Amino acid sequence: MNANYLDDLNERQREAVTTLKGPLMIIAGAGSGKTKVLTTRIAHLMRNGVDAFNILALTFTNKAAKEMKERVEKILGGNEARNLYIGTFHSVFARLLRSDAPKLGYPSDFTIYDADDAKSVVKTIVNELNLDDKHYKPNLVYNRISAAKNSLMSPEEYQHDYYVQQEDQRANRPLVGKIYEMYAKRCFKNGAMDFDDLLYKMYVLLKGFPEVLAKYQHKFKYIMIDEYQDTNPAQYEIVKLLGAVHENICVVGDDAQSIYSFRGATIQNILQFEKDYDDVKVVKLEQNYRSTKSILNVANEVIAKNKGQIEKNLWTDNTEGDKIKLIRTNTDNDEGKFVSDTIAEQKLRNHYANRDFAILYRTNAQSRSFEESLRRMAIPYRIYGGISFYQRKEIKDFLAYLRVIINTRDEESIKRIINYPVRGIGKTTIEKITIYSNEQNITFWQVLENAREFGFKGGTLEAIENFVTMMHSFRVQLEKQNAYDVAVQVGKSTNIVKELFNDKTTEGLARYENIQELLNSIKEFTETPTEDGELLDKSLGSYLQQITLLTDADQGNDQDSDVVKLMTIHAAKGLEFPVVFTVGLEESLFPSGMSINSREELEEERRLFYVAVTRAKSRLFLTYANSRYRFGQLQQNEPSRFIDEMPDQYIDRSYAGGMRNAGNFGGGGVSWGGMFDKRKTPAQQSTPVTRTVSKPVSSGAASNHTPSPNFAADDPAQMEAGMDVEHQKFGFGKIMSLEGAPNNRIATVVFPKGGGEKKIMLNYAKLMIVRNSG
DNA sequence: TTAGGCGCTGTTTTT
DNA sequence: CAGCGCCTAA
Repeated sequence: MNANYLDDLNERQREAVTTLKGPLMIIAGAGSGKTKVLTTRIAHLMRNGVDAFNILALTFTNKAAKEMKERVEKILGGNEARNLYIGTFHSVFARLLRSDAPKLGYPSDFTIYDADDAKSVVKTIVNELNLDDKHYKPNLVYNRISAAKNSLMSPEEYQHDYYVQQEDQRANRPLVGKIYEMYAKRCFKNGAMDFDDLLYKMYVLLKGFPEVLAKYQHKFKYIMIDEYQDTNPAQYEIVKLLGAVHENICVVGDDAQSIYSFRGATIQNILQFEKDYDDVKVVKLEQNYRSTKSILNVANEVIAKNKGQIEKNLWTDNTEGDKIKLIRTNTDNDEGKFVSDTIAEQKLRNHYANRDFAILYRTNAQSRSFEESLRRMAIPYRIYGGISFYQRKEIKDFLAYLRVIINTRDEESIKRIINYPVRGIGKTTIEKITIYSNEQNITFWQVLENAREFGFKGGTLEAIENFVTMMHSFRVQLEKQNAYDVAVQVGKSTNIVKELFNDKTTEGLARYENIQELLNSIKEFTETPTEDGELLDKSLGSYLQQITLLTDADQGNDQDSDVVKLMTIHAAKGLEFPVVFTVGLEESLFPSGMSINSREELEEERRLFYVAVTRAKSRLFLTYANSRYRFGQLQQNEPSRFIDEMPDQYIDRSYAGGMRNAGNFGGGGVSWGGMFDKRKTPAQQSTPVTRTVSKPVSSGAASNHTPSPNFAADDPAQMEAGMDVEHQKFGFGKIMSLEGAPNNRIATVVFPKGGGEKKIMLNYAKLMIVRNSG
């Protein structure tokens, strides 16, 4: 290893790195070498005889965890870093809970519900309580539940908390507490934890089982926490418990970059740290190595508008650099075009690569205009965030099978797959099963296993029994085969893979490829040895828990791909780029219209703006549009108030019409390198663009067939391919093929006069076989 | 029982 | 401009 690793540090950094014992708070300004300090400190701990097994480092993103691990390895050389416990709060606790969850009555292979799963459970319960889900919106209710858990509030406490109850009363949603209680019970019954449970139950475990607490207190003698300003009360309490014995707690953060209060994070955790422990050492990293003076000065001046910050003075030795460019465009599409044009221009003029650019926006929905313009310019890009791979419907469906194989208690997942692909177990049947399950207080799956005793008959019983048998066979296979083989078998037995393969539409093709990709990822998981601490758990259960915690940003090998990156500002935290475009700087968009009602909210938006600005190393472009499409309608927007908060001397406003509200972009005669010559006039612009929508090819030519006088439907079982048939409406036709289960056959019939080929469900649409009498 | 069409509604950020 | 829920045809 590099023996001189301390030499690369400045004085403050070295002080932070070499303070090994006791509570330590590192206030790390943007670009001040925070990750370097953290990783070097871990290495230094190990150089001073601390066993890797005794170090716990918690981060907020998998990406940060991965980077930290890699950098420690690099400093140390060899594979000493292998035994470190580095990960996100959620993934580390999920791993710990895997061994101790049974103490709380959960299976160790508990399912992890993502936000969609959780909302779906909430919705089910709202419906069960006969409440109106237009009023008790699952989203809102789930957010309340989530907030409760993040403050370690149980359903009982929630229902007895005066203040909380007042809030719910005022919102006219007095039953949220009841829903929370039922939600918690349902998740428990399902053997499932949501994201918040991973923290909440961890706390419950440590509180309720002193021997477990002692075990981890002993194990994690040194604890480090990244992005401490974004921790919530649950995380705070857990850390406090874990660190109570040794008090070797090192937190790193920057109150100016606290942007997750909507997720329950409280900035108080970092502001109060000094009061929480005796003899806290505070080290401030104030030298910025990332940005030009211009960029840093703008950032500093804007953030100074916030109150109650930890005092610090971020400075840099870097050059002054270009002024920040402020650009006003007429529409959101012009904004997209400007950014793409400028990227092309900057690549030529200053020899940047695609990967040197980032486009940062407040909301995911803003990505569209940039995608379009980048595509038109043939500039490769990648969008981070949005729907992650694992949230796609086909993936969730497939994973639901695997989840049920691992954890049959998981009712949510069973419901997802019990009739996918269609096997004749419909809404009515599912409702019955739910009722039996609730009445008898047994799991959904147990009702399925005993379907006959519960009085299911005929086709339904058969369908249920087939389903149960199939799932049983998967479970048996899992004992002998690895996760990949079982997954492949699931794809085959359920016909899912074949079905998608036969779907030749673009979306069908994409879905098929996604499933293949999923199978590959399972294969990779089973075959690659992990270096994740003590986790050498290659089981399917372990795999499922891991992937639920994966984000879109964690996917793929993007490090080396040369693409422009598009993401929300939230997603950009911790990253840096030579050239940054922060776009959509308009009132009600940024700051968000949802966050301008209180000083606290607005200050968080301002911190977000601070984060956006400080991502830039050498060039920063800020853009806003006079009008943009929102809710499918053209909307006029005022420039963001943050624009006025920036010091003039570092801003080049010549592309923003000089001053605020100075005419519109089109009339001002301002152009950027002559690239906006084809801009539309305002009059043209206001005309809505109506796209010519080609009418769907109508297969239904006027089908006014009069049925034969002796028309009588024939038994579907008698139908065969090649037969001539008559339909009451479509007239005469020929059966081309038949598919589907025997009790639910679907015929493809060609009706020459009735509009061509049609799929007919024989149970519902009647066909008569035409008997050739001569 | 299911798919697909139509109209209503809601829109921030994410582990 | 979605994505969802409800209704209808098959």
